[in-house]
Amino acid sequence: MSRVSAEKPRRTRADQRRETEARILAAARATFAELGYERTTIRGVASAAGVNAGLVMHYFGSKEELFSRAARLPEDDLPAGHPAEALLTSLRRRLDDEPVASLVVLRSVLTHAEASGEFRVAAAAWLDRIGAAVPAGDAALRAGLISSIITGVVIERHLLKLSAVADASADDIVALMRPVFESLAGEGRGTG
Amino acid sequence: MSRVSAEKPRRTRADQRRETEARILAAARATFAELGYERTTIRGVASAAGVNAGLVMHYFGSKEELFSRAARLPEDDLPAGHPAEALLTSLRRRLDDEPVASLVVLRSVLTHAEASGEFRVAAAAWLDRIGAAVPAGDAALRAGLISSIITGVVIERHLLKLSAVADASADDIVALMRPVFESLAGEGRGTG
DNA sequence: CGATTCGGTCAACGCTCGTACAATGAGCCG
DNA sequence: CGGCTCATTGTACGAGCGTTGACCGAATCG
Repeated sequence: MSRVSAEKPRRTRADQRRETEARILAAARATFAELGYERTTIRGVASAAGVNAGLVMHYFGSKEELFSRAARLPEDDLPAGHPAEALLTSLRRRLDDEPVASLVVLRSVLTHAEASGEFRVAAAAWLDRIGAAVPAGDAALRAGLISSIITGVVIERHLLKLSAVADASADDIVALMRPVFESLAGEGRGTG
Repeated sequence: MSRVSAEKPRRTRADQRRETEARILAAARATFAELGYERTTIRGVASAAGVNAGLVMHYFGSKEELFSRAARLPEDDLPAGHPAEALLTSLRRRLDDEPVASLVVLRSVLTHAEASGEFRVAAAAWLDRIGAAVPAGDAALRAGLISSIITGVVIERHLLKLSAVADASADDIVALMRPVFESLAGEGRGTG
């Protein structure tokens, strides 16, 4: 059961640290996404990363800070082009490659409201971008509904897994959702 | 600081018990809905109900059982009529009067997967009913998407409260969602 | 009226959690 | 090589949790 002694010991101390820290962060993301904030324990993350719990504290300071780092989203960019198609592209991306960080937030924000500070900022920006792309008087409400719908579908597919949405192909889902997004983001027959 | 001595002492012991049990259950529902399963404590529920924590255990046996009782949904009936309109009615109901038991489940199912047994059964029945009302080859997927969408909107309106969906009038939301449901539950141009 | 039931309280248990801190030992630099 | 740095470990503490069981006192019953 030798650890990693037979491998290249060519790792400098800084490399070692970066690698370990990344391993902890990956374990944290996976665990937060699977269990949510409360049921995730420092010890569990440490064990999954193959290190001691004290080390997690040493690197991240607190569970709260670890969550904040794990839940940092890369960049939620809305593709250019016709709003409905752009939103479909965004949806498809979140259907296919499971964005773990996104699930971390989604699951934990529902459990641990205090840990959602940064998320609310990012969500507001995302909503603004959708709203700006929707040519209607009630753009804000339409953007909110679009965001809610995407959230609902992602939750169902990756977290709840109660229906056919969990197993269906992304193509089929996107095809069915196209008229939905066209209706909400489409022509500007808004009531405003 | 006399308790309730000046009121009618006409309560029999059985009445007293039923009333206390109902008070605990109401407190549990509110707390589970607000905090989720993990952050809800027996002591907290007991305190909110004005009783001792031991009594909650005495009446419900365990936290798990208390949750199961609190999360018991009354009846998730789908109105008759045209599928899209029936779904809109169902959505409107969940937009208006906040169905606390439903939020209990929704919030906690995302946190405490083990506590979701009964919920999954109820959800499956609900999905079947939607699917049966949708005349298309891919009815199951359509039903799943409809359910996901309703879930997403309800979560946004009652739990996340990040966008205009939280404050908009139910009428406006229903109006914008009508074409959505018509598209998903409407005419049977399914791919099957 | 005395005995019994039972709604309700209180104090304590064992456990797990986040966190703190001293110790260890291998890498780094002069 | 010798001292220093620092990644990593082990241990322990205090708090809060679910849960238990002894106990009290008023309602109930014969």
